[in-house]
Amino acid sequence: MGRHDHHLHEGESLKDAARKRLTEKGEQWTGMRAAVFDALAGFDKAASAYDIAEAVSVAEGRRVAANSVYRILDLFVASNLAMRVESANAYVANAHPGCLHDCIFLICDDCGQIKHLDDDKITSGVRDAATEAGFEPSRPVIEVRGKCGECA
Amino acid sequence: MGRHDHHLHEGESLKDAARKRLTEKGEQWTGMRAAVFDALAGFDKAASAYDIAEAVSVAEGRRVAANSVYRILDLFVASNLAMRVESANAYVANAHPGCLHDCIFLICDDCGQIKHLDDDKITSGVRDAATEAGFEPSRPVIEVRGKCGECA
DNA sequence: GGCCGCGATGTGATATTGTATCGCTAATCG
DNA sequence: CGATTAGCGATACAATATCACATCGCGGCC
Repeated sequence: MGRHDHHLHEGESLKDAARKRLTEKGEQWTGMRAAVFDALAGFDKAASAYDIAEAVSVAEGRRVAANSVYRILDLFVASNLAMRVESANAYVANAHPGCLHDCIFLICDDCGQIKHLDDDKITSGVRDAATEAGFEPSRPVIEVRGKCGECA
Repeated sequence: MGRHDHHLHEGESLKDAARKRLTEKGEQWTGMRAAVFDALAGFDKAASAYDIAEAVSVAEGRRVAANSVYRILDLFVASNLAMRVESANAYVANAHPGCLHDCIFLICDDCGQIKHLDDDKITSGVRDAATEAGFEPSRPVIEVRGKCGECA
């Protein structure tokens, strides 16, 4: 079952891990980036760039423009600190920025919660099927819409 | 390999199948719907609602609003005449409207072509994984970004 | 025929999501 | 210290999606 050591970070520890990862990549950990990361990690569901801009605006007491948030989110996604949920045009923080997976999202259409699954057996199956079809996969998008346990 | 009888429709035959399917569902096959279907089927890649609105506008010699196109696309998706490619905010015609699958899209980031794969083994694997995680799947979204054979 | 109900479509507005460009500031480095 | 560069604010704009409401056409019905 693809079980391997994910120590799930949370709160400050997650933030530290994020900062560490970004600086290791030679990128800066600025106040703005920290604020965006905080906002993103603070949501219990996937957040749109505009949701985040709004949250950061409140937290900072000044107006933050969406485009700055987009820049930072792009950087986060490229650095594996966050992931984009394609079918929701939204973003979630990555709870274990250290390890690299194709990931699977379960998205509750009722409450909006996102559950993140790692199952390398499935994801490699998808990649293999694509390859067999003469395709060269770069990024599988696997998302399941439905109802979570609480809402079912 | 999940091989079962897909007779691939194309051109007029596909349009007939679409009309048939819609009318069987108790929906009307109107001029507007036919025009949208033609436009959609005429694209060799996924088309956005606005692409289709533009194509229909040209074909009909009058301005067609995106909003009408969306309505019809929604109906098509609900009736399995078309499918939405989430990671591209776009739509493709379904070449075999008769049969119902979770489907897998391979999307070339270079040329934009979409290849449609059916692999019930994979899709049921995804559904099962979701179910095991206490989730009640309704619609899996499986799309692979990458390069197609020609562009690789 | 005239009227009504209803589904399909038109119209216009608006909301949401995403990108491009420019200039300023602050950190960095020789 | 001066030159370069990354980060960011500001503004505009483009693309995608939805909403409210008016209208049209068509069938059934009086």
